[in-house]
Amino acid sequence: MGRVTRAQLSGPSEEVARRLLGMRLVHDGSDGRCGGRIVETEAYLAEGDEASHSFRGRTARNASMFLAPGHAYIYLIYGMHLCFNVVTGPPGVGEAVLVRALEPLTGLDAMRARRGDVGDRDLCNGPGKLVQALGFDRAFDGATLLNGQLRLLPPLGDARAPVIRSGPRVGITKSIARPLRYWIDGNACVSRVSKRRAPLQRRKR
DNA sequence: GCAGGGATTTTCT
DNA sequence: GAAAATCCCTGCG
Repeated sequence: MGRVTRAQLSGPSEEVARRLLGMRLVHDGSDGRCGGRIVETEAYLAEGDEASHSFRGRTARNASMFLAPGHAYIYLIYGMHLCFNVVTGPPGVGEAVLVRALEPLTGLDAMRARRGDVGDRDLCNGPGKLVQALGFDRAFDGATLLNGQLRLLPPLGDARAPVIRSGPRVGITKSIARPLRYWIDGNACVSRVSKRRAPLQRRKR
C-alpha cells in the first residue's frame, strides 16, 4: 500500500503540483471510502502571485495555507462551493496546490448519491465537484493529509509515470501569464473549462 | 455545442 | 459594495 510522506509534498508548488498527479485522494466517511486519482492541479505561489490567497498575507480565512506541507487548505468559493488544496510551502510561507479534478476509483455509488445521476467522468471533474463527490467539508481545513480520514495515497503500483501537460490557470484574473495548471494528458476526467475568454476588461466609452 | 446568467456567502476594500 | 481558484441550467443553433 505505502504512504505519502511530508517530503514528497514539500517544495516549490509548481513542482509538487506535478508530483501530485497520479496520487490518490481518499475520504473515509460515514458511507465508506470514496476516492480517486488526481488528474489535474494548479500551483499557487508565495512570491509574486497575485492570484494566490496568500498574496496579501495571512488572514483568518487562509491561515491553513501557512501550515506545514501536507496539510489541507479548504475554503468556500462563490458562496457555494468548496475548493481543496494541499499545502506545499514551509510553515509560515503560504504556498499550496489546488486539486481540480479526480478520476473516480472508489465509492462511485456514494459519490453519485451526492452528485446526482451523472456519468463517471462528471463526478469529480472540477474543484467544487470533487469535494462534493468525496463528501468532506471545511471540518478538514487545516487537517493533515498524511493520515486520518482525509488523506493522500501514492499512485497505484502498476501506474506508469503520467504524461503531464500544462497551461494557464482557470478562473483567475490576476497573474494569468504563467502556465501553472497541470493535468494528465488525455485523461477523460480533466475538468472541461468552457471556452470562456479570459475576462475582458469592460470597455469604457 | 456554446453563450449567458443565476445561485449564494464570505472576505476584504 | 464588489469580487471571488465554481457549477448548473436555460435558450439557441
